[in-house]
Amino acid sequence: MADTPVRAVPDTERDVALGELTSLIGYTLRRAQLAVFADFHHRFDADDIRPGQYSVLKVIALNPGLRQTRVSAALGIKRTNFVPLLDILAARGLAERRPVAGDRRSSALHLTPAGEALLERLDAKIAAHEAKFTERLGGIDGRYQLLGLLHRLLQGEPEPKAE
Amino acid sequence: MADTPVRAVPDTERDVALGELTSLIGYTLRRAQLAVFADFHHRFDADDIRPGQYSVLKVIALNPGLRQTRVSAALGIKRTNFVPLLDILAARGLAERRPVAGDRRSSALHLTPAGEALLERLDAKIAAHEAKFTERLGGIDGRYQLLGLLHRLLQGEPEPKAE
DNA sequence: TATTGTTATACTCTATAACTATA
DNA sequence: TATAGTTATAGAGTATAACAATA
Repeated sequence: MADTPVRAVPDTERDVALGELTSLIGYTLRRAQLAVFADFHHRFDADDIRPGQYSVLKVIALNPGLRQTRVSAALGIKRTNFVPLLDILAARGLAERRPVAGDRRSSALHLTPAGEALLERLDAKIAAHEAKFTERLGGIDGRYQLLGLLHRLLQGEPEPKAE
Repeated sequence: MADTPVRAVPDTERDVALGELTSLIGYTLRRAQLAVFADFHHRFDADDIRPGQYSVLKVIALNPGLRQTRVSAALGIKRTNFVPLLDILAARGLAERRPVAGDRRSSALHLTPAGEALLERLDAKIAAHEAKFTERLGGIDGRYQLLGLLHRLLQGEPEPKAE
């Protein structure tokens, strides 16, 4: 047996026991989510894009002309909180509200050319972000296993926080 | 083939495409975490206990006498934000700060008997909470698969938001 | 000088209520 | 009456800076 390490660990620095916390689904999910989002924030800091903003750009790109309320509901964002979120994207010239023929209450959302260009760049970066965590999961198989399990967790969930 | 349903789905109510979002690790993790926490909030609303508070009670119970800063660091809570969090638990008579012999700057954290009693009840309820999601995952195997993958995701992460 | 706990403060995210203009 | 978007506002959670007491 080897000697104790050079730097002996004093009593007060022993590892803190987390006990069952580390086998709680919610606690572990939260820690993992924060780790992944921290990487996202770091990567997209220069672009000044947060995860929520990215998801909004993505949904608009995939569903051009969709009404504001439907975009927010799909992402689980309350329509009341969605307003300033889109205001920022619009002010930055990335997305825009267009009038809807036949319903003057509604706004149809579209990306601007600048928004589409940005989204393309973001998607390229996202690939590296995903690759980092796919690697930690031991490759594509681990990744799809995780996604499959997470989607099972979401089975039967209603549209969440959305009003 | 049956007729179209009584309530025909107008063009404007087609499903919103989320595209690659649903196969992004971060996005899916976030949605799953929110679903699990929503169940936690619902279950522990009557006890007026939030996930963070539960984790603090748990760590103190597992490490009685641990210094405040070490508890907060273990949970990734900044010591500055930990103060009011513990204030609430102390004001409710669930936890307490005790002086440390030999270091008058520090506080050693302990649960009160009331805190220990509450934690026992919480742990019993947590079991049902976990069981709900374990079932969605198809049983214990799915649960351990998920926990294993999440822990792989956390490999090499430093203590997070803690200062 | 460094560390522990603290205060003050600000920013983001999320939540509710109520308004407006249309339908 | 109901709906789409909006405003105002409040509450969590989290971030930084700076202080007092002690080491």
